[in-house]
Amino acid sequence: MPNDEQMTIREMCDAFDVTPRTLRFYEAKELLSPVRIGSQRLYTRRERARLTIILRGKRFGFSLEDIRQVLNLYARDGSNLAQMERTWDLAQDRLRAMEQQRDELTLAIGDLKAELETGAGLIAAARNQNAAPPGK
Amino acid sequence: MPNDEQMTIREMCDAFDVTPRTLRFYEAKELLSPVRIGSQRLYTRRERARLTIILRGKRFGFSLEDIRQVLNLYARDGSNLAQMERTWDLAQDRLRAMEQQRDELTLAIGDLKAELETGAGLIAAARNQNAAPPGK
DNA sequence: AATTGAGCTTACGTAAACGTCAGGATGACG
DNA sequence: CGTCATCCTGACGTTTACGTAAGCTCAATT
Repeated sequence: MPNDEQMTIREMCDAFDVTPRTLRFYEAKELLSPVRIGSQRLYTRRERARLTIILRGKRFGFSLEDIRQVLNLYARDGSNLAQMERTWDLAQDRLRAMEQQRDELTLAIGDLKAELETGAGLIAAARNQNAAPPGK
Repeated sequence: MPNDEQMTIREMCDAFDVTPRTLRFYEAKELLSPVRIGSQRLYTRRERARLTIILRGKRFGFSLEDIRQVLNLYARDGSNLAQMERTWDLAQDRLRAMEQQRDELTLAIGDLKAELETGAGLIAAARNQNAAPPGK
């Protein structure tokens, strides 16, 4: 692993299916901090890992600010104990929220499945009712 | 209790913890359609059910437009077969998305739990300022 | 009669998460 | 050497999901 550690912004965009604007925006929001060679950004393995977490968080409906908190948990530099404990508490709250969300999601999936079931029945019934409707 | 079928906008707001603006906004986006007595809105059991679905959808990170699609599934009036089938397909896609989201969420919860574990360890280590360096 | 309170419409404001465009620097290439 | 591609930094535009404020109606209360 010599130099493919570093990826350009375009390589990142292709790899993660995002735009340069998005990566720069995340940097402005302090979610990413790529190395600079001159003015050019280079993304390391660390940034890739963080971006993975960011995109995953987004799929869960978390705001970028929420995600920034979670990222702080991963970025343990042991700098400040009080800060770490605060972050830990925050993460526990977030964990509980996620577990509740998962449970609700499980219920909603059940509801939707049942609804689809009767929906299928209604469609079948509708098919029988008008044998040859004017198709398009 | 003959007339508690109908709820005013304020009663709805208190019951669901939303603002009047939110309910009017949902109406403008055709997610709700309360009865009008004069110019006043009255919400029936149906609207309450729809609002429940809306708020639940929001907690899953779905956009109002997404939710509107799902609501169409529940509002089966049997008017148009093609429309129903399209909606049904859409709902199936959405269901698969939800199941995948649930699975990802389950994984992420596991990750976060593990991370909290080591986080707790690090905090403890930081408290005993003589801890050995982590030889991971 | 005058005030108060709830509700209505219209319309401008706002925060989040980017999109898009202008203008400029830099290295690669024919 | 000029052109092209790629990157950069502003900076303004856009969409979503409401917040907020102004001004009007109407019924109940003081």
